Amino acid sequence: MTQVADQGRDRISRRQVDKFEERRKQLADSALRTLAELGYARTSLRDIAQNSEFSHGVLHYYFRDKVDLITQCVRQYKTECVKRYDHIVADADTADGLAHGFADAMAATLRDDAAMHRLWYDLRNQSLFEESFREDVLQIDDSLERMIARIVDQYAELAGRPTAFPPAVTYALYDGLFQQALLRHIAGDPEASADLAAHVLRTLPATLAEA
Amino acid sequence: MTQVADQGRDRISRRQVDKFEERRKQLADSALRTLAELGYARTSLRDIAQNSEFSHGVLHYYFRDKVDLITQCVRQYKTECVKRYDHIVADADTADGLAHGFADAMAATLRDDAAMHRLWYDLRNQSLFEESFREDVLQIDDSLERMIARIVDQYAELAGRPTAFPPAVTYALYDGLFQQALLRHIAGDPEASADLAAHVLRTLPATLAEA
DNA sequence: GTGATGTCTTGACACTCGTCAAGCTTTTCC
DNA sequence: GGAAAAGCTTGACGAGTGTCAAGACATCAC
Repeated sequence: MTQVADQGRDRISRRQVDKFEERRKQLADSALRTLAELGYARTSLRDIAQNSEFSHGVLHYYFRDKVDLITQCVRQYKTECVKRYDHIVADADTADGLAHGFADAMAATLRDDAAMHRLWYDLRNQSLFEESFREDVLQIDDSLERMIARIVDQYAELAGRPTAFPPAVTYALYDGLFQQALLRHIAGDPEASADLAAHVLRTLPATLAEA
Repeated sequence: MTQVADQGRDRISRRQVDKFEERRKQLADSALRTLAELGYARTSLRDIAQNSEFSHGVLHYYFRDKVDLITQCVRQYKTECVKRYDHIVADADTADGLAHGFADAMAATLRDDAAMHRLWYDLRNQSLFEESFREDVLQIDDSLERMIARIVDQYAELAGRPTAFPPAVTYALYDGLFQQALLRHIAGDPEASADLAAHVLRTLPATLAEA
């Protein structure tokens, strides 16, 4: 028992630890899907268990408490989310191609992963009230900012002009645009994703300074 | 009884209706303060009542249910929030003066009203999960967008140049910047508000097109 | 004053929540 | 194959939730 506390003890077979970590991830995944559906305020541990193939008691076997579970979810969300855009940077060989790739990817993930994105904004907001998540949220936010910076930097290089703003400003712009589009999309506006792509295309040149 | 349902019936003295509305507002105000402190997910009706001078039962006398109360809160928040910036537009007579007034006001409200702002973002996010608040949230968001548009339009006029982006884009930028600053401010970053002001000053010229 | 009406408190209800202990089932190891 | 450990289920607990009915208190009209 109390496996959670003392994973670090010696002489646990590698196999066991892996299995333990694997199930943690699996359960956190069920939790993520449930949270994305219901939102933080309405999701209980029983809801999460019901969306998995286990009963509610098992959650306390793999997680110290609810905060531990949600924290694991937040961390897991990060790894899933951040890499998603990197192929855009890798594939593009013209500024215009990069711009369209970026705009299309934003629009696509808005349509396809709306539930996950609203969960991210929900959890980021919870961190304004609950200190426990804050550090992880700040880390994720930072990695998102760097992801945007990579794209804009690459765009600037392909365009042969320097960037005009610090990464934080550029990130704020695209985060704001995405959030606005998400609200409209979920409210049923069919133009939301197309407008988002258009806004991205239009603002990208403005993130560059004079040659 | 069930005063809530049939306010509309005839022959209620004007005085009574006023008193009823007044108390509703007073209770919604207590609710706002409590929500700003605890966040939507952690605020119960008993918490709200405890932050007022009444007992928890009275809430059900003045509001149909919890959603009714929160909706009233959201609406009340709007009137308190939107007017705040209008004097900036009225007072400014140079582009630079307007820019500094805007930047300083953003920084000031970030410091002074952080709790209320995080509540707004919290409730806006709830509307992504709970349809009941959505209409009111969209209305408030719209009026915030128009508020930003008034400032940028005035700035453009004083500078003698046209604006470069549609209002939605400009709003997304400043909303994004403010949210980022709020996260940093609440996380304890003492530079958050100063950086916000700097970012606002730096981006305002970029919202204008070539003369 | 006296009843009627509006306002508010109290206490209870049915329910859900996070947590956890006890025990059952499966896997692991010698 | 059998003991020990890991993995999982069940059912319960105390606390907290939204809701609401019953009644106390206050205010008003007459």
